[in-house]
Amino acid sequence: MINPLRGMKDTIDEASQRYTYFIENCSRIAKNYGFSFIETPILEETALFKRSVGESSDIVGKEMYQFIDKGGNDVCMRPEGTAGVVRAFISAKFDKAGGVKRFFYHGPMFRYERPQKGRLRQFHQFGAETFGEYSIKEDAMIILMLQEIFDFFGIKTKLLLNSLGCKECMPPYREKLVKFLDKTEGLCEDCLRRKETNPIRVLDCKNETCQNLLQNAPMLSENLCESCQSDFSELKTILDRFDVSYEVDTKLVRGLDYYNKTAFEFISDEIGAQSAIAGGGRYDRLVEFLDGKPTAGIGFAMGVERLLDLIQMPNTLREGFYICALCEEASEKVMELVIKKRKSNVVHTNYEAKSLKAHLKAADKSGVKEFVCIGEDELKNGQVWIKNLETKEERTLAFEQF
RNA sequence: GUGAGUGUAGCUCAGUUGGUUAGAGCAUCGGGUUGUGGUUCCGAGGGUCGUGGGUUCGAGCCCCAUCAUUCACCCCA
Repeated sequence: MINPLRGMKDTIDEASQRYTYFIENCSRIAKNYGFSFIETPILEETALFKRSVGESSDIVGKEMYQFIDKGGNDVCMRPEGTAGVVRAFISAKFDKAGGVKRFFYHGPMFRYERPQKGRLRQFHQFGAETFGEYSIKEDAMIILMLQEIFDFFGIKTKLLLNSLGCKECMPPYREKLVKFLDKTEGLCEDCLRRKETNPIRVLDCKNETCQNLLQNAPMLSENLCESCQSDFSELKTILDRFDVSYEVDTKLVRGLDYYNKTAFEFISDEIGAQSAIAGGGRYDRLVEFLDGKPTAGIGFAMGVERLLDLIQMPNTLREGFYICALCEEASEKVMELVIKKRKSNVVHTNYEAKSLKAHLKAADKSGVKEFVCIGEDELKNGQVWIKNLETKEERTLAFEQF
């Protein structure tokens, strides 16, 4: 027997119902916020991810499904969605056209990691990106939209918020931090490595001794430039005004290199060690890193699998018909009615002529609302016999009227 | 890549200090004389006990290896 590869799952049965329910409603909400659907290739040139996600990230360093294709191209299955959308934006020359563009996307992402709860090798993200809008109001709008999505599905979350600064204030801060770390003795091995690759990450080390050593470390929030500072406080004001609760977490860092200014993460304590269910922020420099005309960018991504366990599904209503034959002679008529009814209804059927009891059982299980059968009597009278499985009400109808 | 746990029927799991023919519930299918489901009663099918080696008169149970899976670390959605 051939099993799916490690960390890859089939979306089937109940899971597929949850998946489509989730995607459909996220899409609906995103459209209300002015976003339109975009689909980009799963396979891209490896260079795209190296330049956008950043070489320092573990994603690029060791988690990419990267290979040389038959034409000798260095290609990679996308580990995240933003890079491809930005690439598509530039490929369509929307950067030169100017104006504001909003896109949402969903689909599979690939990272070669050891699977665990809430982590797969092939997983799905739903995300959205806005281009060409520098206003902090857009940051707020995107957070509001996520909050609306979580509210709709009945998911309890906590919002963590931070500002990472911009090209003016971030580099000096980083230097300050590294200087501080250099004269700090006793950091754990991981932190010593992080100091080289992504010093900001040291701040959220889970090691207790590291946290004690970091108590006097320079804080990012106290080193923001004036415009970052005022944008950040305006963002908080808007969130307050529209009743979105948040927690400022000065240690919050995004895992990907392209973020600046606003960074946020929605977390849940109900899904195991992987608590982040959505993350996002601003990436005003990414378009130009990828050879486009400088264009503001901001977006987010949600981890679909992490969310599916948490969403409350509505009660499924009975729908459609189950049409069947009680005797062999009725089979032809049944098929005719099935085909006719399927033009505008959900219709289940069973090709075998069986006892009423057996058919009723099957109809009940298929979740239809009305049971329709033709037996000897009905065939003789040119009628169908109908039973409503909810109300138990029974009636007959002439073939033509059904 | 590192560490720990778990592999017995389609699913969830029992299975004694190693001892005859490996069990249950759910699910599936069939029946309970005339055409009434979700909620009754009876019955049936379904297992190379993850795989390979070893110890033993004898292994689902003990030992070794291997594979799969789960959780955690790292990192991330």
